[in-house]
Amino acid sequence: MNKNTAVTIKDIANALNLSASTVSRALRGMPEIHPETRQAVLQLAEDMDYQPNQLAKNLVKSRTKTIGLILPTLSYHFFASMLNSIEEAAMQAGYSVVVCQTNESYLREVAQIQNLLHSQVEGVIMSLARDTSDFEHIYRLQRKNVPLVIFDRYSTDIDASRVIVDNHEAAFKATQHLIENGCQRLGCMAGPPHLLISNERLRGFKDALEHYGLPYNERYVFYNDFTQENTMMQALNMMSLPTPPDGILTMTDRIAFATMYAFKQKGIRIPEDVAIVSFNNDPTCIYLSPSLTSVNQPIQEMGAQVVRLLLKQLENDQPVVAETIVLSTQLMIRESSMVEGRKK
Amino acid sequence: MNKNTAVTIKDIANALNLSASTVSRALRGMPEIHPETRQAVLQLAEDMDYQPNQLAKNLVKSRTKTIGLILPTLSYHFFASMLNSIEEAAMQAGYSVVVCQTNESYLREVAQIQNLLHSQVEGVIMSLARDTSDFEHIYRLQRKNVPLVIFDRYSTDIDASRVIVDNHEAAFKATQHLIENGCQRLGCMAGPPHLLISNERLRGFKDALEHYGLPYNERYVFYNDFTQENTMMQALNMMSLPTPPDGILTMTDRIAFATMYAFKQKGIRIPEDVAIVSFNNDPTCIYLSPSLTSVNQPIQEMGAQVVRLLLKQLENDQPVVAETIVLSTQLMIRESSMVEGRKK
DNA sequence: AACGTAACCGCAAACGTTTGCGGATGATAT
DNA sequence: ATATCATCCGCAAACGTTTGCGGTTACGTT
Repeated sequence: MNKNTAVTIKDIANALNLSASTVSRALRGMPEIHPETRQAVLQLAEDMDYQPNQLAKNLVKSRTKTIGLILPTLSYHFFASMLNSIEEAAMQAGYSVVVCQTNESYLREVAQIQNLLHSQVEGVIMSLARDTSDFEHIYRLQRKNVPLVIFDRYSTDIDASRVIVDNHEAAFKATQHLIENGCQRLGCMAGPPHLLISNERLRGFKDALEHYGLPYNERYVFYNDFTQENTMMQALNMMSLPTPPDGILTMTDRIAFATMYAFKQKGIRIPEDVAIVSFNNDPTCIYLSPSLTSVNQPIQEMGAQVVRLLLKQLENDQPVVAETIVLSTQLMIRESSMVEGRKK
Repeated sequence: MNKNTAVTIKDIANALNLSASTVSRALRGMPEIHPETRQAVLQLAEDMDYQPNQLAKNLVKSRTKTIGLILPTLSYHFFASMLNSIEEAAMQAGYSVVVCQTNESYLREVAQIQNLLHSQVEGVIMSLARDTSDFEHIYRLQRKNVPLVIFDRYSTDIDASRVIVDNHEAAFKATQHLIENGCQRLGCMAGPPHLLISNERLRGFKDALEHYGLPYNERYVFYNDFTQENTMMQALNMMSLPTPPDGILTMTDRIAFATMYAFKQKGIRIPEDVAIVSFNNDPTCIYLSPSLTSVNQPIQEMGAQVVRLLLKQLENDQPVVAETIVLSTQLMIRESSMVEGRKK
């Protein structure tokens, strides 16, 4: 029931006694059109409020000018914000983006990819779901030659362009910060064990311990599934160990929030009893009591790079080799890790 | 550089010595095709991994099966979550959604609408930007007969389907809750003065005061622009009044977060010195200290209704009259409003 | 044997653009 | 006057579908 009578190129052509092709060329400002007639065409197009039919245009050029974005969820600030910056960058390049959420489910991820293919996106940008450890659906995508770039949650099993953050370094520095503030027994609330990004951070954690001659103990690392209940339980379990940690690195602010919540209920004080540093720098970090120190990722920059890499693939005819951009992070130090009088 | 050699309906037709039309009909399971040949077509389509070209399909049916969603921002949990539920409902109906953010700017709102029209969405769902008080761009949308539904931030100047929440009632109850917990001097942190939804809530606030015989004083209501700095300043100004309020209703969790933050820095205790109740029930409400009581909106339900209303317009040929759905809310009572021993 | 009627399928137009090629026109050079 | 050449524009095909209409079969009826 949309505009039953939209004005087309032919309408303009008829009104001016021109051919459709001339009008088309005039509208696009091609050189082989007399300035006068071009002017007439543009004028009339304006008057008739001509809107080019994208559908037709798309068909002949077989381009849709849309890209697909697959995210684990939008209720994490990080991803919502990435959508923000990606959408901004895409718009500037004349693309629109359709978003899908996997809700961390592998099945939904393959379904969403299917949907995107079906709606003929020119390329896809994604961050892996918590539950995906098989990549056949992604290989299929690549076999169809649709340009792909992955950010944040990536996998080395996927040969695609990616923009990530130096997770090892970030975790190393975060852990270093805890140690230099006097923490001796460090614990880690990690993500699911098959999530590469979590393992990278864990490795940074481990290396920092080693570097400072502190013991690394598997019992002090918990792998959770990003749910609140699960993390609260694990957090309490961690503090019930014979010698509970006095500092914890959490993989994500959401995890930190939940553990802080659990600790508060049990009367465990932060940072006095245990310091916390986390990842993502959610804007609400500053609103908590204590405020949460967290590593900040350059979201704007990441979004810009992501679409840059995608565009590079989209607008080059020859296949372009996968490229990985590693950005650096910044530790935002706040109350949750400021341990007075505990420096060693 | 996408699949340079995608398999088309004609390929199947040639391979089977059929005509394109037959293949087309077979694929769509139309009755006038012999089961045998249909089977053959389906089989071959499967084997050749035939993917219908949406572009062509769209062109002839002049439908894009996509809807546009215009949001003020995605960094508010409420909107991110609405996107979530809208996208879910749309997907189930076979539509994909392209999102745009206005970043609260009127100019961006008109630009985004332009973009959406340009990319041929079949309908649009939106929530008004903070800064829009002129609706010409929306009227233009309607003149083009593109189905529209507005949620949350609406305006009575726009004759479109909408799904909203009973803001008056919600604010009334929230204020009632403050009063019944012993607050006597109530303040309100409102939104921009031209935002209808904020005024509705303000009216509920006022009516509750009146109902309980408490004085309403303009000096106790501040209209802010949703920015952190602005609200922090206003919040402190409010507490600097000769007789500062002992209870505050804030229009949104973000405003509450910022005022709580400001109060914390100034040593103003919540809820002892001043109680707070807010809107939106952001998931981080429970993580704050004190946890924040807030009115919850049925986001899932809102999303479902929004797309239901849009679909109704999309799939009916006759224009359908605007409809407004009013859902009810739920006050989630938490620490920020639990004033012990102050009951009157 | 002739006819009517389903059942099945193909032709061609249509959707609104873009684009290669060639045609007409007029000016310029010979 | 003719040949040459730009300049400007139209023809028609193409993109991959869908769909109204008409054509061919094959079968059962009389």
